[in-house]
Amino acid sequence: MASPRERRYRIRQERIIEHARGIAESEGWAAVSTRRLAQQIDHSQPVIYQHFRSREHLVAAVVTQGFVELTSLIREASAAAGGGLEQLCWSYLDFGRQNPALYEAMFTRPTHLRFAQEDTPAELRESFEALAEVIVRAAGDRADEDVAALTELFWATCHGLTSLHLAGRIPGDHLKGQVERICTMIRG
Amino acid sequence: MASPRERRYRIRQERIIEHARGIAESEGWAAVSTRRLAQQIDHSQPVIYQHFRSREHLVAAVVTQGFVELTSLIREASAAAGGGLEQLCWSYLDFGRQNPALYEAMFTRPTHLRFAQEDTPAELRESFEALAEVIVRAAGDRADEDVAALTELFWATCHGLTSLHLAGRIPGDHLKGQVERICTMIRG
DNA sequence: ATAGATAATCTATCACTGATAGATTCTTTC
DNA sequence: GAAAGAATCTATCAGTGATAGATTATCTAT
Repeated sequence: MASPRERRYRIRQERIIEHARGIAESEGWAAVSTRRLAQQIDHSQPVIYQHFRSREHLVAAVVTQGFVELTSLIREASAAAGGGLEQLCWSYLDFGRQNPALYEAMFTRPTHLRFAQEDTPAELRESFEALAEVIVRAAGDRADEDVAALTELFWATCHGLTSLHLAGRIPGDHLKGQVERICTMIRG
Repeated sequence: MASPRERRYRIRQERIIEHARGIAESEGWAAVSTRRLAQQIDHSQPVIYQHFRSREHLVAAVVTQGFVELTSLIREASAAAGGGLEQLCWSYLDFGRQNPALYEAMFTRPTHLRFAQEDTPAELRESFEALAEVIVRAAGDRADEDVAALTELFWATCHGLTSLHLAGRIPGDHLKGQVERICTMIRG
């Protein structure tokens, strides 16, 4: 169905996204420039704008990919033996540790992507929904209102630890006890 | 003691910091440029570098000021009638809401400032210590190890809520119940 | 197969950024 | 008031995101 032209276009787009992510992880987002990306894919700089309306849209594409990965990670942790909150918590922390730049783009860098709204992309929604499912299972039967609030709280707490840890604001020395406390809090 | 020259130098430095903070709050950190700051204080652009080694050092100066304010805010919340965890939690959330750009610089933007280390500036340390004092009071007698872990956890949780809220990742609809849960978790 | 239309790509440029070198002016000190 | 020193300016550099317009490649229809 896809013409050769379209196929090449998509392949190139994937390459751009991959390189952007790679450069960000190894040298930080400031090092991700259109000229450098163009050089990596052997094209001139304006070609980047055939794929992304702006640099921010390019970053958003990386972010979307990140949420897809995070969703499947949540589902895996949920389906695994045990499948408890603790396991999910550790998976989340590991995700941040293994992809600090990606995580930074997903959660702390300014972006035009809006969350928890009508026009929120499906990929972002699904992460939240996957998380909510685990919360429901762990915290028993509750009103939808409570599930949303608990999911937010769980997410915020995991994010707070990850964010401060990645930014060098807190050491990781006390994570074990902290994770236990978080999970106890959520289970009620 | 201070010569007129030094006095003018310090006044100008304060003005630069104020303008940087003001621009950041109204238009975001990307709008804070050396040229624009120079224009605001009626000098040429390189003068900024008489005060700050780099743009990042300028941002760090704003951040330091932010931590001074956060510390006194924690002390006030701690000394106020009641002086409980809930009050502190709300004060923290308000601080973020009222100074989103400042908060962003303090906690989520990349910086050379290191925390929880030997060379950590006193202003940053004091915020943590002020927080730890409140935790000790609220959570009763504990080992120092536990106090540090609990303080980190409390901070991370408040930060997680603030951060995701400011970035538009979660709505603020469920804050009341979430704050209560956090405080219950800390008190143990 | 080839001419015409269309799409993709390139070169060149714009306005802007942080940062620095060197000439110039202002301040201070003797 | 003259010499020494510090502070400030102009001018510039290399790099950024983004765009306009010329050029080339690709596809379509005869």
